[in-house]
Amino acid sequence: MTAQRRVVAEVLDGEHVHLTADEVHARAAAKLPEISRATVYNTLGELVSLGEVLEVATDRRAKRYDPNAHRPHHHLVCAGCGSIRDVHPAGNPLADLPDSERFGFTVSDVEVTYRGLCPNCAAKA
Amino acid sequence: MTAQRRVVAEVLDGEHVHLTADEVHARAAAKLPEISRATVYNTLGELVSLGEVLEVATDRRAKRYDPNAHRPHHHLVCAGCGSIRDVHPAGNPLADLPDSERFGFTVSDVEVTYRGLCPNCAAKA
DNA sequence: ACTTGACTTGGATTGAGTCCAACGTAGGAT
DNA sequence: ATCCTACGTTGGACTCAATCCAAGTCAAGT
Ligand SMILES: [Mn+2]
Ligand SMILES: [Mn+2]
Ligand SMILES: [Zn+2]
Ligand SMILES: [Zn+2]
Repeated sequence: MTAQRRVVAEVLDGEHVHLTADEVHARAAAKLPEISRATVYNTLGELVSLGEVLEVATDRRAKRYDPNAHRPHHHLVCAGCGSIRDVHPAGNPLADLPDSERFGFTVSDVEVTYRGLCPNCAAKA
Repeated sequence: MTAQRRVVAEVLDGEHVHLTADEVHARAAAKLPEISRATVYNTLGELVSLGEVLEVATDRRAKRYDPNAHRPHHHLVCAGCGSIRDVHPAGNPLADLPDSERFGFTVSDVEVTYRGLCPNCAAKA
């Protein structure tokens, strides 16, 4: 556990945010100015493979890192500004996929992404 | 309607494939060797905004272009090799998102991505 | 003190996609 | 028939996120 890893973990701690690697780097650098982008990427990658943080890739923009790995949830994404909210829809989409639609795959996970415009972007449009 | 647009449309015609822009370019260039990547991107972009073709972005790799825009469907993606199958799950995930989970967003679309291993990759693992 | 190994760094590199100025060409105007 | 114009195409430069890598730093163990 180095100082660099600690500040990255601190940045992601607590609130349900969905930060890009650059945003994590900016916030980490506020506490530890000499931290490099490479280290932020390395540390985020480790947290992801430990299952502590989820990667959310909603489009061709930067991936977002989600510390809310404990409770399963899905995402509502604004097509305008890219902002993300956690959502907990009813229903179980895994159960909605019949065997006849699985083609012999071992289906382990399902990801549901709602898209639309946030109030802010809807007002501008 | 130019020769370039026609070959791009032909490449996407018919089968339920999910080709990357580069794959479309390669197949188009087999029929019209001087076609440029820029024109393939331009034409794909036009087909997408006409609603004739869907963009599918399952990860940080290249977007895939899906000519099966007529019947709504979702995707089953192999985590091993990246191959994609069309699936038609039961249920309506849009209806599963209550107003209290919409945060004032104008929700227009939902995308469901099942992940797992195809029979081939499961055998290897 | 010396060695070892793990971690960090900044810069180079990659990959997908976009941008843009120059070019070619088909159709219409004169 | 010639000229003009608008549109489509081209290739290369460029962007942006992410990864790679060789060199540097540091702490622990001997
Ligand atoms: Mn989340
Ligand atoms: Mn499809
Ligand atoms: Zn927005
Ligand atoms: Zn596979």
